[in-house]
Amino acid sequence: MNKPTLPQGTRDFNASTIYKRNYIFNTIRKAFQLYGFEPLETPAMENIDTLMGKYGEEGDKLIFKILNNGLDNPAKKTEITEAFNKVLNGKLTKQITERALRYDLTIPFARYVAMNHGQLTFPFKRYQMQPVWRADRPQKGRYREFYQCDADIVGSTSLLNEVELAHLYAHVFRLLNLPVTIKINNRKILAALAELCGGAEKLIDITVAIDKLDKIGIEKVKEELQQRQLTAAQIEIIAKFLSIQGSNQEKIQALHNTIAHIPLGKQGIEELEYILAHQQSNNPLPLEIDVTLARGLNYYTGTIFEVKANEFAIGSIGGGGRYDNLTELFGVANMPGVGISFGVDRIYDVLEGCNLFPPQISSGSMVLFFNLGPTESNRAFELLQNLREQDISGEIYHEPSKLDKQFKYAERKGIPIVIIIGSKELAEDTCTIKQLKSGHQTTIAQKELLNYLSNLITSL
RNA sequence: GAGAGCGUAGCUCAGUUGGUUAGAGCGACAGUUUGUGGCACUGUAGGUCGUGGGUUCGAGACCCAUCGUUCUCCCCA
Repeated sequence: MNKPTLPQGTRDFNASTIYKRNYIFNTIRKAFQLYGFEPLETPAMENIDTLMGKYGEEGDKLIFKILNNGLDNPAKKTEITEAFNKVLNGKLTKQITERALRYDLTIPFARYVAMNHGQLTFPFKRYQMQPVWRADRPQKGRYREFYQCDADIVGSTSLLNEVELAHLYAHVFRLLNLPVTIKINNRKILAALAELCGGAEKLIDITVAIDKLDKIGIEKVKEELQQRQLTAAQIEIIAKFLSIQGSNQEKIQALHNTIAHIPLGKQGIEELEYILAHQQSNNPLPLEIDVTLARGLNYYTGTIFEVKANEFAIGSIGGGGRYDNLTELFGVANMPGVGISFGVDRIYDVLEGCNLFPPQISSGSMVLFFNLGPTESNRAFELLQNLREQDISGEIYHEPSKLDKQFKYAERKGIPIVIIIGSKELAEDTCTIKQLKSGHQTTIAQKELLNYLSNLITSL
């Protein structure tokens, strides 16, 4: 028998990891609800047609496809062999696979809205916290199964939605005590740049190249643009665009000078200005205009966001933006939307790497009753049940052993309080309470136990 | 899809130019200690050296293949 292993890029989570993950989930969920979003859950798998073609060519390759059942049916052997040969040539067919694991939460949401738009109240604000799967090669901060936490607003073009989402981002990271930068840009600005360089069809070439600016530098970007068939004059325009620097105000000014004469560009700039203007002066958001921010997902049409941790090197820990035509892919038009996403697994890595988890987030047992014999443990069990009725979590050691072992069990499980009932306590109707951390120990009447513990626990 | 590193005890790792019986720390278990943990000391258990082949008198070490894993690029959360 071989040792069992996990599929590549997946992980088991032990208790202490889950306590920490729940701290993140709870923080985000609370904020989502505070901002008026309501929960939604969708299935792990979708029909493959729902997902394919929504994430670009690369995205399609990274979707986990589910093999159909019954492929070994002898009656269909010819048909299926034929279909399989198509798969070998890179063509998916329904005979082989008709379902796939969800790749993100936005497309399933769009599918849901398209299916239910008659029943929903618009603007519809939903949040969703579920795992997604991508067949990427795993590496640092990249997993094949990971959680996204999304908040989206559909049925409104109001920029107030963008403002709300920017505040929601800032709110959550403030609660988590995590210093971040929310990078912001607008697809319309990039579209205007493309127009300036001779045509909308250049948009993808341009965004792919300039997105790499901070990694490979301006000269390499120019080289790449050249390879992508842009003329020297066009590259010069882009280089000037990329040289935009300074404060957000200075960047806005520079954008005005560069692309404001193009209607789309003017609109994009105004949208950025609107979002920047709607901050409270006493509590500004960590917003930073980044003209090179493009984002790979093809469906964005306006504002785009990306969140980076300030003090930890990992990919983005959040992203999002405006998409004006998503449900159109599912036959429902005029359903503009905007949304953001939190990457819980990366946020976990950052909090762990920067030591930012609060010390007291375990939710294991509060008390351990020692087992010092059959009669003693009967009484202990009675008292334990009383505590449990009153919402105090606890357990009793499973067999009478040396105190040494029982102490070590409590210590290893991080149980802060042990309660000892031996023959002496049994005879006197008392119990001995010891706090592991301080070593402080006291003996009280058994009927005082609940009261004593309630006070003690709130003071911990 | 392209490239690089690493697989030795439950965990972290050492293992010399290829040479007898494969090592340490931590952890586990037992004892010193049958009503007071963390410390200390003593002892015990635990390894087909990822797998398969090859070179060699001899392989944990060298070569090839394969699997797993980590990281980088691409792209992303």
